Amino acid sequence: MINVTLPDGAIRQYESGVSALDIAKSISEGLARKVLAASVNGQVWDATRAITTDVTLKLLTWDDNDGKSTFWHSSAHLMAEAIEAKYPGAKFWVGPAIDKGFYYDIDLGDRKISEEDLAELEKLMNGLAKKSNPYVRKEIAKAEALAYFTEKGDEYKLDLLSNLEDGAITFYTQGDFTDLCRGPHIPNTGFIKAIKLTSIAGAYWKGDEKNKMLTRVYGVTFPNQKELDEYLLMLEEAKKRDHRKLGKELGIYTMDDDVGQGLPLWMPNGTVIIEELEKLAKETEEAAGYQRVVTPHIAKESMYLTSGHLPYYADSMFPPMEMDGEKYYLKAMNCPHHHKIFAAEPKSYRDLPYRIAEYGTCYRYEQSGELFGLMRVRCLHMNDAHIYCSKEQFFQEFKAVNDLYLKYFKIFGIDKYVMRLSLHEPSKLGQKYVNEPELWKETEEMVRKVLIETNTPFVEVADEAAFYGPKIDVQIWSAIGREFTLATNQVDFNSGRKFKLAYTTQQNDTDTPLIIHRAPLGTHERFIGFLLEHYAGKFPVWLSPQQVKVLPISDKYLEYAQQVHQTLRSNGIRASVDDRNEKIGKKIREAELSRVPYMLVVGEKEMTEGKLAVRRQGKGDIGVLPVDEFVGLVRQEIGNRKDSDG
RNA sequence: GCCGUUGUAGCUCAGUGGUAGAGCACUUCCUUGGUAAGGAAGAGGUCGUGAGUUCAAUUCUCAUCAACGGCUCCA
Repeated sequence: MINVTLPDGAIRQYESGVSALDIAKSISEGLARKVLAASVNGQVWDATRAITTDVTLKLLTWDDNDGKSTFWHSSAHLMAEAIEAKYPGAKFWVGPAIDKGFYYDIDLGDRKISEEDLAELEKLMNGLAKKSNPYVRKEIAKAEALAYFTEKGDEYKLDLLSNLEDGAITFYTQGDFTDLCRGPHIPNTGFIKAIKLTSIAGAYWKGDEKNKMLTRVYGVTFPNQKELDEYLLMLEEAKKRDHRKLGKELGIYTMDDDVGQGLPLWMPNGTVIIEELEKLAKETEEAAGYQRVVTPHIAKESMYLTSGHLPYYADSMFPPMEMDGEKYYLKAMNCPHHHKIFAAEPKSYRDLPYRIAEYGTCYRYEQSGELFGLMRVRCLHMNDAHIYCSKEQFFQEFKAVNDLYLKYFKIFGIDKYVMRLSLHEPSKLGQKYVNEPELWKETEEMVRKVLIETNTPFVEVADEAAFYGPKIDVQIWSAIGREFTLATNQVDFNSGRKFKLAYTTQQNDTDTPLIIHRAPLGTHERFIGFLLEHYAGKFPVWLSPQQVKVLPISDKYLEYAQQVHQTLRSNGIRASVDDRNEKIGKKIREAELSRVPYMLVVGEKEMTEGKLAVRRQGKGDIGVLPVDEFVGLVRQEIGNRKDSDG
């Protein structure tokens, strides 16, 4: 007999060789029908695998993340079975579960899968699923596994096998499909009730662009149709929040073939938002001791050789233009220009920290395939600043920047994000990273200390630092699930020396300042793209391009409407009058759709009483107010940068 | 940059080897209407661009540009 400890602490005794599924059955049949896998001593196992020692056991269902990913991984095998049936001789690379669903990378030879084929594959999969074929695990000797895939001529699985130890190799078979796989899997295919193959894409073998491109098929499955329907509905809803759609509908920005890829044109409504954000940044930075600077858009090659950008990042810069025998580059970042400002006048320790900020446009030659609405562009306004400080001041300064992020996030109600401490990869010193192992260690430790001492939750990621030092990136997600870095806070121990930046210490020595690169609002482009999705186009009043719309019931009240409009404008409120010859219902509908926060309906009653019938976007009629009172209310809401109507 | 899909009116989309259609938006007129679409008429496109096949191309083929879904990349 063995002892099985369950999550509630209860210890039950079973015969050795019992499976998690048997245990579930002993608890309840209903539970047994839901069990997808089991966590055995913290490891995810097949629910059907024999347990022969004392263990701690947790039964995993659809409600557990590990249960879901097992389900999706098994779904990938089911899809592979269907693909092998339809495309005999297809070779399979890997088919993992992902965040939402699964994919499988396949070499189809000369054949192609088209969108129409997906429906047919879904049908095949549904048929195979109904058979409720068990996923059978088999431990297999390496020699035998090698023989199996050599026979099959599958170089991909042979490649996987070459990295595996004998004794740690398992095959899984369901129906006619056998795959090299460490598992685990769900008990049988019958659990998979709803299937949607979502897309086809190319994917480099092993993620290396020098390798052959395989066909990747993405899909998602569910234990019932209802959840699939809900998922599809959610995708539809997400699409409505897509900043590219909203940006067009709300007149925020546009793109034009004649201007070029990744070069957004900011329309009047978008420009209002830019200016409000800059106002916020200026106020905040002024209060935090920053000074503003302005620098040119181009600079000579020599400066980028000094900065090290050319050897490390030439690929991301627009090619140079030649003038009088000199090469000039469009700036991809502001830092070198700012370093020159630091260097322009001698500095002493009394001048530090020296903080300079600029909202300048930068130009980056992003790969064409990577451009994405406002989120990834080739012309960007960075909310950039550089702080030059001593090592002693670093902690305080870096922390102040961190606090600045949090202050902004609060203003915008941003709560879903991840802070990533991005570290260097020692094996790439001298290639991707400046070759200063000691300084890397030291500065990484300094940054980590700030995060730990301020109790900021963060994750560490290797091999994602800037070439000149470690950084903190703030990660966010777009409405359709793509991941982006919103804000960034970087340490630079390299540029100070490269540019021979120096200050006189209190002891009358010379020292090199540490530099902090920071962009808490990231870029206008990405930040506004993010805000569009975050607010679903319903900006808080202070950011709204159009804050108030006056809607006269008919022409008879047009004059009064215009008076109100004047009053609003003279109070600094962005307002307009809908003076079209339309019914009030239509004016309201269109104002609602354009996301104007306040609508003022004015007719006979309002005109005689000098009042306004106020309507709030998304909320409807909120009552009648005297003009002055309404103006006061809106001015206050704008002044406070109130996040929403709350 | 790579793989795949798409490209028709300002927007959303239908359609065809014989030089194009809907709804919304737009313009004009009627209507002066109290909280999410009042009515009528009109105007608007050489079907992304270039070449080829054909008596004839928006439709078929190729190239090219762009967008989209991924991969790679991302200071």
